[in-house]
Amino acid sequence: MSPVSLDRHFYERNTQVVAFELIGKVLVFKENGTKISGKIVETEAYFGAKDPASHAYRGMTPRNRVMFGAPGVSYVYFTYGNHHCLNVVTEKEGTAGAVLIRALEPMEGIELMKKRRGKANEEQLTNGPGKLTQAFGITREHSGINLTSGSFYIGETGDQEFLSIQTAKRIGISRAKDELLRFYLSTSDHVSVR
DNA sequence: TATTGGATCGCC
DNA sequence: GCGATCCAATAG
Repeated sequence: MSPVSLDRHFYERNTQVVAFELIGKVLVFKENGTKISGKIVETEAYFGAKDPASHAYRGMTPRNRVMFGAPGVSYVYFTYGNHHCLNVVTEKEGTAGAVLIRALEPMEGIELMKKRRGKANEEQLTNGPGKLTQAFGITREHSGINLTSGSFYIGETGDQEFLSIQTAKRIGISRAKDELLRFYLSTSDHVSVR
């Protein structure tokens, strides 16, 4: 059974709250009749004008435009000449904010993920922001898509499980390093860095 | 137009 | 620990 997608109101809140609550939700991506999905186990919050580590810190540019737009929309960017990173836009329209999806636990489409990643070990398929976009086949073409409906969305698992969520410093940034805006499922073997 | 550094990854 | 690799943003 497919999970029910989270609605706009879920994302139209404080970015930090959304980042925390996205832990345990399911990312679903259907393309060409193939369904790929995974449970979100690690996120980071990025604000706008008040966050020096955010792409939106210095205002709107062609790249970060969607961060200022409607909540619940994807923001995908390309970095380090090799990697794509997937975010979901937060806050009310006009206010910049996004949650970076950093790691997943693969659920469906594992064989395709292994093929794309060139890895046999399931734990290494989606345990990093660049790895999960490679495994899912997500690129800049998938930026600006509404994730509250359609074939690319985030939903509830339906499971009533207790989640032990840890808070930590964000990874791979040079400014605002000490902000505790990273969240991860402490019981997961699929988190990017321990 | 040129330069710089990056919300990463994988190999050394 | 470090190089790959390309693009966006900023400076000149």
